[in-house]
Amino acid sequence: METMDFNKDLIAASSTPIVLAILAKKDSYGYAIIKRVQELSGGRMEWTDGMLYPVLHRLERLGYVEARWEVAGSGRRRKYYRITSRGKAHLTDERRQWQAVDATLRGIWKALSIFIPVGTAAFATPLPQGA
Amino acid sequence: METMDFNKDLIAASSTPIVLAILAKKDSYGYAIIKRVQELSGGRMEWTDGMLYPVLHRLERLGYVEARWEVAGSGRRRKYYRITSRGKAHLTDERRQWQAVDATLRGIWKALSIFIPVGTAAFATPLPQGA
DNA sequence: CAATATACATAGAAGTGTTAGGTATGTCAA
DNA sequence: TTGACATACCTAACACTTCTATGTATATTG
Repeated sequence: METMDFNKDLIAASSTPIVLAILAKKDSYGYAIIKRVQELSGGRMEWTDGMLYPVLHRLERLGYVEARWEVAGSGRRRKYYRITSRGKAHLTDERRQWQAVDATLRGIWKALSIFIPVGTAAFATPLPQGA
Repeated sequence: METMDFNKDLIAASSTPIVLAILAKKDSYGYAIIKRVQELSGGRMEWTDGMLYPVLHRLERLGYVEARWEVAGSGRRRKYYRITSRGKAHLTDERRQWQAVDATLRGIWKALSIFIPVGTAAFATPLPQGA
């Protein structure tokens, strides 16, 4: 699957829930999160580190995640992030918001599909969900 | 249904596709678009005019819509917007992007639902779709 | 005559990604 | 030894967008 270009605002809207959801599953660190997003999106999304690190710092400042330094077996320093209970609560809320907007959008699109064809089926390729 | 508060970036990400989709169905003007979004979201979304007008001006500047003045039977001036073919193409693209991100998010959430309960069923209330 | 709904518009503040740059270490091949 | 590459973190200037507040004007209703 080719990399897609995403609108800046769509990146902004999805970065927080995606990061929090990844961390809710398992503690992780910046570089690995970028790779994980790549996997989860089936190769569609390519995050830049210049985008992600400020996001992580913001989430930490807001108390949604906590950071700790670790040294990997490889010898490299990694900053691991863990989601807090506040972070989990926020994730639930963001999810609710996203789904409300999504339902609205799908409703309008459905009404349109008579006039404007959908074009490529965006999800013929199933997304991988393994650990 | 109560009004929900939406994250600023989520508003930013959804405003363009929502406006274009509404206009793809039928020409409309600012004030009516705000009311329409209210309807389409089942009362969840409340857009402010201070947000919408700059959006409409931007869409016009980008060539996605065209504006014309009309005077309603009521005597009030209205600025009607019509979607262009470029606007339709852009709408299709935005829709593809949204659905790609949505599929990714739903994938992560699904993997999480074992650990974090969904909470309220966000869509027990069906959304209205009438013209 | 006042209040409300309709209808448009703009300005400053605050927050965000993009792009570009910087630092440092480990692995691998030439 | 050297160079290239992946790993791993961080920050800054810039452009863009919403939010909040404010302003203008007209029609309807009580």
